[in-house]
Amino acid sequence: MALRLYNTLTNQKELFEPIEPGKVGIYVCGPTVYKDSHIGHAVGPVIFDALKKYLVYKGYHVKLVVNITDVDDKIILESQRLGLSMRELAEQVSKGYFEALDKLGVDSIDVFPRATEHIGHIIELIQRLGENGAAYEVNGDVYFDISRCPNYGCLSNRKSEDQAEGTRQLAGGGKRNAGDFALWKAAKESEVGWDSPWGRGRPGWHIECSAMSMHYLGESFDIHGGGMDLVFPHHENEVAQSVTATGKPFAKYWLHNGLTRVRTKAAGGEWKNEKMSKSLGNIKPIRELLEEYPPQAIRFFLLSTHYRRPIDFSDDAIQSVLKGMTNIYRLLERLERLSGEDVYHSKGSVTTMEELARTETDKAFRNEIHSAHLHYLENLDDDFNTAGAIAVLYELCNSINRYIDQQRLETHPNKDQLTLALEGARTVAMLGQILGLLREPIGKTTGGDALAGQLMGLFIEMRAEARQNKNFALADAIRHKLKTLHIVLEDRPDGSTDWHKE
RNA sequence: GGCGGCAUGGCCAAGUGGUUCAAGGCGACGGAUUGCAAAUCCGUUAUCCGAGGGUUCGAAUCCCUCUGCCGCCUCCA
Repeated sequence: MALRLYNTLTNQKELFEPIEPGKVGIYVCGPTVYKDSHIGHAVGPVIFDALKKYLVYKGYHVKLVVNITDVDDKIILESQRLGLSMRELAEQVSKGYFEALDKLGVDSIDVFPRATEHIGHIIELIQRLGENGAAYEVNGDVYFDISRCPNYGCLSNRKSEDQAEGTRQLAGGGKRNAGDFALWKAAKESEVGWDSPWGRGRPGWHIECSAMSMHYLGESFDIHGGGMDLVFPHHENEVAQSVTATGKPFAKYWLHNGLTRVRTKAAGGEWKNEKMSKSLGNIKPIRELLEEYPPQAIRFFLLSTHYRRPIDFSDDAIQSVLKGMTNIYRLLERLERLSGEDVYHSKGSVTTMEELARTETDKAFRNEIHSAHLHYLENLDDDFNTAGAIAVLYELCNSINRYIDQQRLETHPNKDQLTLALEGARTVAMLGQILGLLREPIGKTTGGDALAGQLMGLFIEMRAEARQNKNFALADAIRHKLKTLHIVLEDRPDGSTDWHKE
């Protein structure tokens, strides 16, 4: 099976072939850290973290780099407003960003380079551009001359001359072309700055990504990712300056994820969906979101839509995904309960299944697991269709539940069949884990609260007694009252009772 | 004005020419199971894929027109 990815550069799905066989370098544009991160900032990292995990599963050695842009006009302005230094603000915002990623299970990023740690590399790169005649200085500012890059516009498919109308003409500046962009900006007295051949200043917006990606991944690397809003001008400019500086291709595959949208009320009173954006002021800090929902559910939610499509964020949408995800966990719990074995940390064994499946029914079941496994990977190979893959997971869960019910394994346990079902559940967990899902049980009980467990044991015992005495009024009263505390009881065929929080 | 994307059942969401093409999830309804529930299973819930044309033996899937929404062209994941 071969992975195909949609490349923004060519506007089509292409067979993925790394520049160097077996090794993959991925660079993803991270946030400019001047305000709290919102869920949109987590989309890219979650998707590319999942993609890396999949590539690793396929046997590649992958290096994933996500940058932090920590020097920029907006950070300077915001820090002045807050009475902080630029560095202090950047650190503070970055910290929140990292905490969010950590909760979302984004743990495969190898480096988080910061622009301010690579000023030397940035200056070198600008100098190379100057040597190539593509950079020019005007009063301490240095601009990139897009007329020196014949392919300018190749990524975003636009021609600079078509852009004139409707575009704000930037005042002054002495730029040769309207589309020229700053590589280096002269610093004002009060602003942070670094010494450079052009005087004290700071990097322009795009140059840091070229400098850092090349530094960590080489002048040509495999995958460059980011939000769709970055295609122009950010990524277009990255391509232009990188190719012009090195004379080599820059990123081979450009992957762009859809933007997160949110329903907002327009001035006229009608609702509309628009992108979640710091500048539009319609953001919900990711910190708050992660307090409202299990982080695992947010990750599941983000991967339940194809990465190139926009995601409309709403409580209803997360709730329904949370419900669905919980049902998968229920199946995994069911098998741990029935088999007494761990399903999360043990890979499914094909040979075990081959040996155990003897009857036609068992063989058919085994085949369902195998084909689901294949189907799942096929989906991921097709432009990383995580939504399609997750659908396969649900189907597999249904197969396993059906098998357990039809073979009456709850009441008539058969060791081999139980093992077969267990291997199915392990397959579910293993497949989910390829995307960083289903890594460990989620709060079935109240977690480590021993007292709660003991109290629940008492309630269940009292209720069992009542039921034995046919005192159903009391038994039901106990259950109903627990329900008001969002505790649900489930009676098992063997007379035992489980409980979980809703 | 230019460039690009999207429009699938009550909601979310796969599918981009042809027995698995109308997946999957949530919700709803009916049934099995249960003392009753919960969970689980079974069944029903889009003759149709924004509208209208066209190409084709055949289209949600290709082409054209139209409508609506969104993104970018200025900072933005």
